[in-house]
Formats: sequence, C-alpha cells, structure tokens
Amino acid sequence: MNNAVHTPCQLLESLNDEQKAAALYSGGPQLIIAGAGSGKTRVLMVKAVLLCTRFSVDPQHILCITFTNKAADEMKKRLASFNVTVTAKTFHAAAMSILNAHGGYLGLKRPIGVYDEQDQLELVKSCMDELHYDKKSINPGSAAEWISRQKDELIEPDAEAVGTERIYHSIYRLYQDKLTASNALDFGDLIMKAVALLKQYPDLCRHYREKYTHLLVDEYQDTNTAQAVLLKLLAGEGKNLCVVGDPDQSIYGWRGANLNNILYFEQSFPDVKIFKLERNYRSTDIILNATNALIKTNRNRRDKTLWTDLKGIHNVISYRVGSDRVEARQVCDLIEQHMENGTPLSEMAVFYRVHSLSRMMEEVMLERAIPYTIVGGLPFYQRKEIKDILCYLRVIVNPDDLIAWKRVLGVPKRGIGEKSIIKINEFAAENVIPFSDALIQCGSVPGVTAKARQGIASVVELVNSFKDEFQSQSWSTALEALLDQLCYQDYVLQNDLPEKAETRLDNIEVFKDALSEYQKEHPDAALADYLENIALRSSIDDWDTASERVSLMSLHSAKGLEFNIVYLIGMEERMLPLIRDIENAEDIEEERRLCYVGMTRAREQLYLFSSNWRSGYGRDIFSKPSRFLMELDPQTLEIRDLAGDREYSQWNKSKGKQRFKRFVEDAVACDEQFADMIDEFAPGDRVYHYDLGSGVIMGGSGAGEKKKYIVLFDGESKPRVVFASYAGLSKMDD
DNA sequence: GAAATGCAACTTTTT
DNA sequence: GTTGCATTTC
Ligand SMILES: Nc1ncnc2c1ncn2[C@@H]1O[C@H](COP(=O)(O)OP(=O)(O)OP(=O)(O)O)[C@@H](O)[C@H]1O
Repeated sequence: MNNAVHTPCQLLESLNDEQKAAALYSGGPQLIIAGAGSGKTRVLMVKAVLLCTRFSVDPQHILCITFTNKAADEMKKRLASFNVTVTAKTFHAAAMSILNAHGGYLGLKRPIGVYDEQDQLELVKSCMDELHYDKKSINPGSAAEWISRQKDELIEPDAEAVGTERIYHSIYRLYQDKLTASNALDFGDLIMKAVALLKQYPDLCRHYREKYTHLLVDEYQDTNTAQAVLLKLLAGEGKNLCVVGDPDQSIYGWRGANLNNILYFEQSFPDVKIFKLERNYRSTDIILNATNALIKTNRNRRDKTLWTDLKGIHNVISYRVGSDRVEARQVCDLIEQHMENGTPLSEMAVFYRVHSLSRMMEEVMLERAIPYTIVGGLPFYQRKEIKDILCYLRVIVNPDDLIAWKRVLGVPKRGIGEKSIIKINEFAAENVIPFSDALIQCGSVPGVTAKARQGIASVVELVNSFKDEFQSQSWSTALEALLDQLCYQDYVLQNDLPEKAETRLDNIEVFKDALSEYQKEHPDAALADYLENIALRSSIDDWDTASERVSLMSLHSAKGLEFNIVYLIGMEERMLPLIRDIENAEDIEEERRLCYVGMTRAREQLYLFSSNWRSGYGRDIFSKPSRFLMELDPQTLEIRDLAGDREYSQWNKSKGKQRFKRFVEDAVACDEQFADMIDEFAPGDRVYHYDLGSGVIMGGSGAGEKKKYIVLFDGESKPRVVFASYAGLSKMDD
C-alpha cells in the first residue's frame, strides 16, 4: 500500500473513479469482474474500511472470504492499519468454524478431525479392500478424486448410481460411513456439511446472516458449486454482498471449480450490479500487451479491456536453451545481474508448471549461493515422519480416527499386521462398537495372535497415558516423552539410510519447535485446535514474503501475488500447456489462463524460457517451444536463442514466423493423429504385430501414449510387453 | 507377520 | 532414478 495513505479518506482518494464507484456501492449484490492487476483485491479492502468508517458497519459483521489463509492474513493486516478488525477466512476455514460451533446438530462431536488427501486415499484403499475391489483395475486415486468431485457438486453418496460409476458410488458410500465413524471430515465435507447444516436449520442460517451482514469474496472464479451454495446460504438476498473475480484467471477447473458461478452470478442474485475495472496498475504496457494477446486466443471467453499508463523499457525476453541446466544457469545469471542493479531478491520469482522443474533450479541456486525459498512441493505435514507423529496426536485427541489408528498401530512395528486390523475392524462392525473399543477388547477378537494382542494393548495404554501428558505438560515436552517411549529415533535410524534419517530427525525438531511456537501464541488452544489449524493450512501460507530470497513456486501458487521480475521456465509444448494424455487435451484453455496468471504477476520484467532438452525421470524429453510463446504479441517479444535452434530464433521474422507456426501446429496435429492411431484392445483379442507375428492380448497397463499391452505371441511360452503406440500392432479379424 | 526382492508408476496443479 | 507397492520368501 501507498505510504502516503493513512486515513480512510486518503484511501478512497487513492482509487480511480471506477474503483471508487465499486468501493462505495451499497445498493445490493455486487459483482466486480476485472482483469489482472486492476485492483480487485484492493477495492475489496477499501470497501471493508469504508463500510466501517463511512457506513458505520460494525467490523464484526464483516466476513471476507479469500482463496488462501495467506490472503486472509494479508487482508486482516492491511485492515488493521486502519484500525478495522474483520473476520477473513477461506471458505474451508469459515465452514470449519461453523461446524465447530454448531456441527453438533449433525451429530459431529468435537474435536472434528480433518482428513487430508493422504488420509482420504488411505481410507479409499481400505474401503476397496473391504469391498474386494482390485486396486490394479480400479485406481484408488481416481476413486478418491471422483469422490471429491461429487462433494464439490454436493452429490450425496446415496444419490442414484449409473453405469460405470456404480463401483465408485459403492466406494463413496462405504468411505462416507467410515469417515463418519471416524468423526472426521475431508475437505469436500467441510463445505458440504456446512451447507447441509444451514439448509436443515433455517434459524441457524438466520443467525449467521445476522452475524455476518456484509460479505466480501475474492477470487470467485475459482469457487466450486458447493462453495457457491454456501455463499448463497450465508448471503441470502445478498443485500451487502460483494464478489470479485476474473474468469480469465480461473485455474482450478481440475479441482471442481465452476466458472458458471461467476458467469451466471445473476441467476443466484438477480439484482446484481456488475462493475468493471479496466485500468491495470501492476504491469508495464509491454507485459500487458503481450499477455492481452495471449488470453485473447481463448475462444471460450468474453473480452475485456485492460490498459495501463506505465511505459515499459524492457521487452519480454524469451530464451531458447539447450538443456534444463542451461536454463537454470541463465535464470541465475539474470537474477545476479538484477540483484547487482538493485532489485531485491524478494522481488523476483521463478514460476513453473510442475514442481519437478524446481529441482534443477534448486541445484544451480545452491551452487551459486543464491538464497531461495520453494513454495509447495510435498507439504511439510505430509512427510512420513511428521505424519507418523501427527497420527499419534490425532488418536490422542480423537480415539475414533480410523486412519490415524491404522498408522499408529503399524509404526513402529509391534507385530500388528494387516490381518489383525481387518479382524478388529470386522469385529467392530459386527458388534456395532467404535474401532477404539474393539481395540480395547482385542482379547475377544478371534484370529488375532497373542503377539498382536500384546502390541495393541501396549499402544492403547500408551495413547491413554499421553492424553494426560499433553494436558499436564507443554506439548513439546509431552511429545519428546512420547517419541522416547516409542524409541522413534531408533526406528528412523533403522529404517532409513543415514542421510535420510538425519533429515527426518531434523524435521521432527522443526515440528517440535512449530508445536511449542503455536502453544506460546495460543496459550488457551487445545491440541485439537492445532491439528485443525495445520490441516487447513496450505503451502503458500507459510511462505515468508519478507525474507531476502528468490521465490520458486508453481504457477498455481502464484495466483494473486506480484513481483518486479518474473522468470517463467519450462515453456514447452506438453509442459506449459501440460499435456500428459493426448486423447483428452481439452483443458488447453485453462492451461492458457494459467500461463496468463503467471505472466501477469510481473510488474517490470518478464523472462520466458524454453528448453530443447530436459531430463525427466530417467528419460530424455525433447520439446518444441510452447504454442503460448507464439500467441504473445510479437512486438513485445525478444528472442534469445542459446540453443542454436534456428527454427525458433527466426520465427519472429515474417518468414520464420510462418515456419514456426507450422512447426508448432504440426507438432500438435501430429499428436492428435497419433492419438487416433492407437487401437484399443481387450484381453482375448487376436492381434498382429509387424515384427513378432500374431498373438493374443493378455492384459494391458498405462494410458494414452504410454499404453502397453501384454501379448502372448503364437509359438512362444512367455508373454511380451508391447507399446500400444507401436504403429505395427493391429487387431486381427476372427 | 515381517523382511527381501522385483517391478511399476511416477511429476499436474491444492483448499 | 527413485519410491512405493506387491509378491515372494522366511
Ligand atoms: N488506484 C490505484 N492506484 C495505484 N495503485 C493501484 C491502484 N489500484 C490498485 N493498485 C495496485 O495495483 C496492483 C494490483 O492490485 P490488486 O492486487 O488489488 O489487483 P487484482 O485485480 O486483485 O489482481 P489479480 O487479479 O491479478 O490478482 C497492486 O500493487 C495495487 O496496490
């Protein structure tokens, strides 16, 4: 925020007329649709201040909904400087508070556990085992994904099932039962249960409408159906509702985000007044022109105007390099240059489509001693050693947590295996008792060995005793005692290579510190509050903006941020647009939006990189430059060819451009043709192979281009694996 | 029930 | 090239 802005009045004056109008409007539901960097978030923040100072709204009645906890904290912090204290939360956190307060109506006991993705997957797997589904033919991950998408659409497990989805539905049903038995919710449930609660209890709904009379929602383009319904319940007619978003920045379709929420907003709130902000304050005209051209390539969109007064000096520079290592070195060279010229490291960021690209960057930055932070990747709390500890804490807090118990029983090894757990589970089901009670009664469960029984008894006792320990001592002290009793250190040292074991033990130390830190900051909090808190945390929330480091993050994490200088690496066909499966590459427009989001984070300078070669898990990947490079306004673009790739370096010249265009188009068309060519075979089909002759299909694995078949060729005794994409494989007519 | 071995999938993005 | 998973072996 501007340093000169101290009073609400100055704050209002810092806005342009469009923004002012939007900030001051109070005539009913309001939707602000505007492009990148047009000040949407800023308007929302000013609006909150004005509501309190000009319209005498009690800040307690204002609820801001943001996309991440980080954005919520940011909003609170900015408002605090105007002495305004509002509630700012993500949809999930808001739903959690509602359920914590009133979930009892739905039979939820406190504390409510929150299952993350890993827990979800484990639960799906155990459901599939119980239903005797083969985990090879049905991918548990896909089933988990499917269940989440159902919840995004508020589809209950008892909805009618059709066709192939019948299997998924049966898993969903059992999954939900087990989740309920565990007194836990997954992410989708948080929203879905909050919706159910408010629908079922109109009085409660009214209570919340009175509590939060004014609602401000950011990043609305990435909300799902369930969240829109929750918003509708909270907002009612939406008399004091203000929603902002940019359909061109919708990048979470794969996670169930529904663009119709914003495109057809008037269907939920008929009296809506739509505001547009057309002036961009973030980027130079060069960056803006470049990216405007890119996003205009999307056909499925409504056009917007976006202009700026900021004259840029630097073109967008696109490097073509020979390898990922050269790419990383080039990025580092530039970073060092800019650093010398006075740009702080915290004002530079490297973005990529997939986290794996951060590896090479990291390696080279270490070499060069450039300080960096990586946002995202495998979250800290999902690392094995941390998850082990968390599961102990979870069973201490919530004895019904099935997935946590499973982990606790097996770590460290105590002679309790899969069999015993299944037996106890069955016993619990037959006698309609909680899993934790079945554990206590394991003596009367048939089929559990004496060794297992002993093991179970000792864990149960351990967990029980630590219930008190965590009450009577500080958490970190109690945790230390717990780890001692478990001989966890020995367990780690035994099960991992020394180096790995060391990082694991280091991580545990970090966790301990975090735990005591939290307890210090929240002296009245229960252990369950801490667990809930970390369950709802995201990687970007822990990102330290202040530190003097270059930030490395995925394009998705970059949403809503801004930096002076942005380096976007891996701009290659099939990498940015990421295409893993040629057959259903329909999300190209979302990929383009993602690219747009990344590029529009840059204030002054934007560097793009594409590499001819890259090493991907053991294999070599050769790629052509991304089609998105071609879609940028060529006038703003400067090509630097470090790879001797003439095809690319000359494309900006008129002839070269034609050639390059054909070059990429050919690549795309070729992929599509390729996809068409792949035949589908079923086990038992007779096939003919150009080299190996005729045979019969035994089975298959992989998908798309990587689809493989197991074929038993005539006259051979052992089947062979052949690639489906091998053009010489064809079906024989009987 | 747990260790040893072999093999497949893995790297899409995350509240 | 690795990791986690499944099968085999003890
Ligand atoms: N009227 C204004 N005068 C000066 N600077 C402004 C004004 N409005 C917004 N800005 C600045 O422009 C930048 C972008 O604003 P903001 O983050 O609110 O935009 P946004 O529309 O939410 O962006 P995006 O959708 O790309 O995340 C910020 O640095 C903000 O301070």
